[in-house]
Amino acid sequence: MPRLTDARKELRRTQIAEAAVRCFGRNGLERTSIADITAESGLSAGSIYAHYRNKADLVQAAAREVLAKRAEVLGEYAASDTPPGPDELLARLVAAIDPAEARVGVQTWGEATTDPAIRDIVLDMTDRMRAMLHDCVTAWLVKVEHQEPAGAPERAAPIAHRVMALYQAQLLYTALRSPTEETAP
Amino acid sequence: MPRLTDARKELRRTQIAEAAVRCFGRNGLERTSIADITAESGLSAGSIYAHYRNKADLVQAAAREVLAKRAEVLGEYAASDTPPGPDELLARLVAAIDPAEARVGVQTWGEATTDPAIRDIVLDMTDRMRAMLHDCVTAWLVKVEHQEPAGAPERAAPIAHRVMALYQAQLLYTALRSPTEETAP
DNA sequence: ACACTAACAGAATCGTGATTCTTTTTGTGG
DNA sequence: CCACAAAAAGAATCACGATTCTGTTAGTGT
Repeated sequence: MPRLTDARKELRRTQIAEAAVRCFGRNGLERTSIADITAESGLSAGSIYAHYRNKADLVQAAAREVLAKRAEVLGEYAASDTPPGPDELLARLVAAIDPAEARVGVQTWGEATTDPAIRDIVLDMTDRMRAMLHDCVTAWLVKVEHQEPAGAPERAAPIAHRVMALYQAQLLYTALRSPTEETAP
Repeated sequence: MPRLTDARKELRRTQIAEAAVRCFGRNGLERTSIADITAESGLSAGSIYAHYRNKADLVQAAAREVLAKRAEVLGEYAASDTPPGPDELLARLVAAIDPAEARVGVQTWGEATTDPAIRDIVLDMTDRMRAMLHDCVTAWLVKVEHQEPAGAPERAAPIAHRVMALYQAQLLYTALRSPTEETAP
């Protein structure tokens, strides 16, 4: 068939990436074989290699997908005109954690310690997330103190930092504590 | 040679485990081959297999080693008769973080999401650590308030929880931010 | 509707790396 | 000091899994 239309091509890519995320969540980044992903996605090896250069490329796509989805949730609160306070903010973020994605997220951290490409992705996403948290907290400070917002950003920084830390710790907790579905040997 | 004396046998085991930790910190759990560890330890493959059943066994030993060392630092403060406050406690813990071990620690988290044996080790260690933090904070509360210590443990729990979270977040930060020495290809 | 070319399936390849096997060496108990 | 069995070295094996190759099929642009 001729070159797929862009939309359809993107569809295939996410179909593969999502299957990969499910596999990774079940068996981990390295223990997931291309064969596992073909089984999970319903596509063949040849097809996967038509859309991703190699496995590393696919892992990167999966990492972006998972991290982006987490950032997305946060983005909504940041844009909100009724900014929640730090406790409420954290509670909502924690409530939005999906166990399977938490596992892949933590696996991504581990991979990031040695793979430069993954590290860049993780650092970029965490920086972006921290910035959004900072915006949220700043907006909340301004609203709560309903006075001149001088220095609000400065006071928001340490609070955002704590919320981020508590969120990451909770992500780890969920990744380790949530039941992991058994995989047929 | 006949069965080695226990002390000497233990020496060999730690010699191997420490070499493994260095390799893991450099290349990650899965990308480290037995050949890498033989090169780093100066021992041969056959020798390694005389001391560890297989690679998984060695990874577990490495995980225990790294996590235990972190718990050890904390144990000293817990036993101290001049318990530091939460901020000081956290600062000292963070100062004691070694980048290479932080990397292996985070890799261990990732592995724990899918490997039950590693998960047990990590959960056991974090629970132990949390308990020690709790003891520290309780002791500090009692000392600071120098009054009847009723309910100090209850009030200590959330504080210990936060210190733990901030510590873990800092560990992640260090693992991702610290320069990773290049490995000759 | 057609033709064409890229997507797809699935088998074949090829390297890597864990584990095992054989031989040599060397601590240890007597 | 001796003898011996276990430990160490290093080569050989063996399986698994990423990638590539060979047809086959089916979207897309005209």
